[in-house]
Order: sequence, then C-alpha cells, then structure tokens
Amino acid sequence: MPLRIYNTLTRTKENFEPVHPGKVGMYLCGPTVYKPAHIGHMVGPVIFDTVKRYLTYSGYDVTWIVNITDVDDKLINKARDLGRDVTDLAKEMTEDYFDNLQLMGVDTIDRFPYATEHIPEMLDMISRLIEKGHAYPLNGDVYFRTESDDDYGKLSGRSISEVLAGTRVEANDAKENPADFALWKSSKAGEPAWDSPWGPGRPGWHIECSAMSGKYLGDTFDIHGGGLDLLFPHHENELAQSECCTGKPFAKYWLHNGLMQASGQAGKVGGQHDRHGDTAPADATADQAAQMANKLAGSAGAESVKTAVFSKHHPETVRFFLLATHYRSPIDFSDERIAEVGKSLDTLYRLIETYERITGQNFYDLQVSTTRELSAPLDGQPAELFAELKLLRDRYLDCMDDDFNTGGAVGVLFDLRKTINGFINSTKLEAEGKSDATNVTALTSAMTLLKELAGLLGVFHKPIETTGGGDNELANGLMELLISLRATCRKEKNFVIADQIRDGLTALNITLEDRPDGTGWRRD
RNA sequence: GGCGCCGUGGCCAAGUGGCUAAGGCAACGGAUUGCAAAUCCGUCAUCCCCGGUUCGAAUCCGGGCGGCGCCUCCA
Repeated sequence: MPLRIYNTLTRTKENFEPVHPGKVGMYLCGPTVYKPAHIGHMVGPVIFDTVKRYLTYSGYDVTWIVNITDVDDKLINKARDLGRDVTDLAKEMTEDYFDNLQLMGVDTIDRFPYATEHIPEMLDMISRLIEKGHAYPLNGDVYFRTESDDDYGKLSGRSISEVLAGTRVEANDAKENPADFALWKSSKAGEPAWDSPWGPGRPGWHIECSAMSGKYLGDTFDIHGGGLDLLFPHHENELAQSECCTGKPFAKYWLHNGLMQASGQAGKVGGQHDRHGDTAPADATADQAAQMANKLAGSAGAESVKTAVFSKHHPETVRFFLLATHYRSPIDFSDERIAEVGKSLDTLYRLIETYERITGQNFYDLQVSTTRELSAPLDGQPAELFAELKLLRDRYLDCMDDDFNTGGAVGVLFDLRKTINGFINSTKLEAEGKSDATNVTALTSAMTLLKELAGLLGVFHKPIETTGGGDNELANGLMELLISLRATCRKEKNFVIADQIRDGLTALNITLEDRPDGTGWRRD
C-alpha cells in the first residue's frame, strides 16, 4: 500500500510522490516566541515529528525546518508591557520552546531558522515581487497586490470577494484593495527596525516563512504543515507571495492539523454565530462568549505546558495522548483524558518490565530496524506467534500509510501487547524464565517489533523514570525487608500480618505483585 | 452572511461501500491467587434522525436536528 496523504490544496487523499525521488523537504510554521509554550504549541511538532519518523522509516531522506518568529507585534507588545528587551524575551521563550520539544521527544527537526537572521532574504523577495508588479510600496509599507494573483485563494478555497465579505471595513486604509496584506511594515520609534529601500521597518507576518522555506528547501518542496488556524490568511498569503515571486509551485502537499480545544474548561454558553448583524449588543457579548467557550486561550490548557501539564503527566503520556487521535481531528484538552491514556500506557510499561524480568535484557537496548525495508522477516518459531506478529505489523503500517492514522496504529500496539502477554501466559515463560531458549528468542523478536513500531510514534526510545522500583537505596532496602517479612508470614500462613503489610503499602501508593518468580513492587 | 469540519457502546476513539464495526478507560462474569495485584479468556454498539442510490451503507446522495472551526498576527 502506497503512502497516502490528505492534501488541503486538493481536498483529497493523494499518493505521496516527492518532488525529488527519495528526498523530502518539510516545513512547519513555528512559534512566535513571546510567552511560554502551552500544550497547543506542542501539537504540530509532535505530529510532524511523527510524520518525519514515518517518512524516514519509509525510506525517504527528510529535511525538516521549523521557523522561530522572533520579531512580531505580539512579541514587541509583550516586551514593552514587561519592560524587557525584545531580543532577551525572545531568547528566553525560544529556550522554553526547545526545552518542551525535547521533553516531548521531538528531536528530528533539522534546523530552526530565525526570522531576524533572514531579513536580507525577505527584502530580496519583496523587491522581486515589486518588480513583477505583485507588490507596491505605500508610505514606508509594502503591500502584496492580491488582484495581481489569479490563483489567490486556492488553498483556503475562497475568492478575494469572499475574503472581503468577511472582513471588517478598515476605514482609513489606503491600500489598493482591502485584501492586500503587508510584506513590510514601517516601524515606529522604539520598535525593532531594519533598513530597507522603503525606509526602516520590519517584515510582515507571512514573508519570513516564504523566504526561509525557499532558502532551505528550495522554491518547490514537498510538505508544508501547520495548524488549521493558519490556513487563512497565513498559509494562503505565504503561498501567494512565494508562487508570484518564483513563478513556480510552492509546497506540493499541505497538511493541517486539528486544534487543541478546551471543552468543559471555560464553560459553554449558548448562542448563534452572527457576525453581520443586526444583533443587539447584549447578544454580541453572549456571542463572543460562545466563541471563546472552546478556545484553548484563556483556559487551563493555555497555561505553560510545563506548569499546567508536565507537572501532572509524563511527557511521553502527553505525546501518546496527542497521537491517539487522528491528526486532522480537533482534540480536547482534559486532564482526565490524559490520565486515562496514562493508564493504558502503564500496561505497556508493565509488559516491558515483564520482558526484562524474564530475559534479564534491557528492552531499551534492543536494536530495531530504522527502515521498513530492513524490518525483521518475522519467520521464526513458533510459527503461529510469528504469523500473528506479521499480521499486526502489516495492520500497523497500513494505518500509517493511510494519512498517518496514528489512532489506528495505537490500537494495533495494544493488540500486539495482548498477543505477547498471551504468549507469555501460555508458555509459562514467567515461571520457566530463560530455560526455554526458543520461546525467549520468540519473545525477544516480538518485543523488538513492539519497540520498532512504538518508536515510529516517538515513544519507548528511552526508559521513563517514574515506573517500577525505587529511586533511592533506602527505599529499596526497606521494601526488600518488608517483602521478605511478608514472605515469611505467608509461608507460615499468617495472612493477617501479610495483608497488613500489603494494605499499609497500598495506602502509601505502593502496589505489590506476587509473581511466579517472587514479589515485585511499584509506585503508582 | 461566506468557506469548512464533525455526530460510532457509559466515556474516549479507529473504521468512509461488502469478512464477526479496531483499540483504550470504566463495568460485569470466569481462569489464576491464601486473598489481592498483574495477566489471560469472556460479556457489553444494528454507527444522531428521516428519505434515497445500491444485490449490499456507519461509510455515497438529499433533507432535518445537534456540536464545532476559520473569515480577528490564537499553534
């Protein structure tokens, strides 16, 4: 099954064929670094990190670029409000962004170009647009001439007149057409400014992405990603200015992820949407509230992801939570939901522990294939087990081939867990241990497959610190003592004392597990 | 008003023309256990409503009801 991708540009799923055989260029619109990242900022990176992992696994040489917007109105205003230097603030927030990406396991981005380091490229682009009649200077600003672009609106599916119909009338605007947008903005005193042929100023919102994607990926590249909220106007304008400038197609596939929402966080308010209207002021307020009800902004989820999310949930759980739903669907931020996903993940961690106990091997040391071509043949013994493994791998890859259906793939992971646990149960591997070489080898193959497939989602690359035994010698020593005391009690059928020990530990969020080969414990 | 998305078991969520409608959480029954924990086995949905197309629809078309996004430099 060939890889198929839903392309916003054509509104259909298409077979994926890169511009240059074997190579893929990918661009994702990054953050404006003016405040700490919230969980919504992590959605795109996690999704496209997974996309890159899968493309790489499928044999492509992928280059992935994410820009850092370090000059922008929001940033300038924020710095002014805080009485801080723009550059300092941007630097601090960029570090915060990088920290969070690292925690989320997003480590496949090849380059983070900064807007402020690409002003010459932007100026060059603007000049070329003016030369071609696609842009015009106006009082120190430069605007893109939307009417000069016959294709304008093809990405978001709206015509210029439709755009205008939904736009508030900007009374004092001297632009040729209200739909024209700024490529260059003249700066006021005290604002960051760069010299330009049109006077000191700074770039418009969209031009940086056009300039930087072109510089690092070429005029025409494969995949352009971003949140659905950027479809219009940002991506539409980016596309227009790039294609008008180069005369070539811009991105071949446009991927848009659904947005994180906050149902139940802000409370719902009834009311109809009516932007045109004749509604009374009182209704307008209710209308606004209704529109805000599901926004992440203003909800608990909009707080810094570090304080609001990572304080309660392991980043790997959060990543799994984001990938359990298809990337084009909206997803509700909910602590309960994330915790639920955490429980399901725990069953996989327990399987990993069981494997390590049986074999004495470290799961995270297992060597997995990094490409589909080299994935293990899965033709060992027992044959029934391997036939099942093959089936599961095919199902998993079919899901991923179908527009990166990570939700379906996650389901296969749990089926794989069930298959492996069933195998361990039926062969009594826990009790037999290493003595059964064939079954241990088979188990290792199965676990290697689990690691390979989970790895494509960016999880199970390294151990997480919170499960399993203790983190210090004292705790381990005490637990050893209690477990051996309890073992003695059980041997002497003194179940009252034995259960007193176990119940007491339960109250301390420590769970005991009596297994065939002894008693284990974990903190919940 | 324009453009677009969605409505699958108690909750979350795959599946978008045809094998028994994935999987997770919760619940219930059984195996196992001294009892538990963990694990395994089993139970739990005619897919918002109406109509149409088709040999056959959760899946396509029309209508209705309900939820939501963008058109505001929110990722």
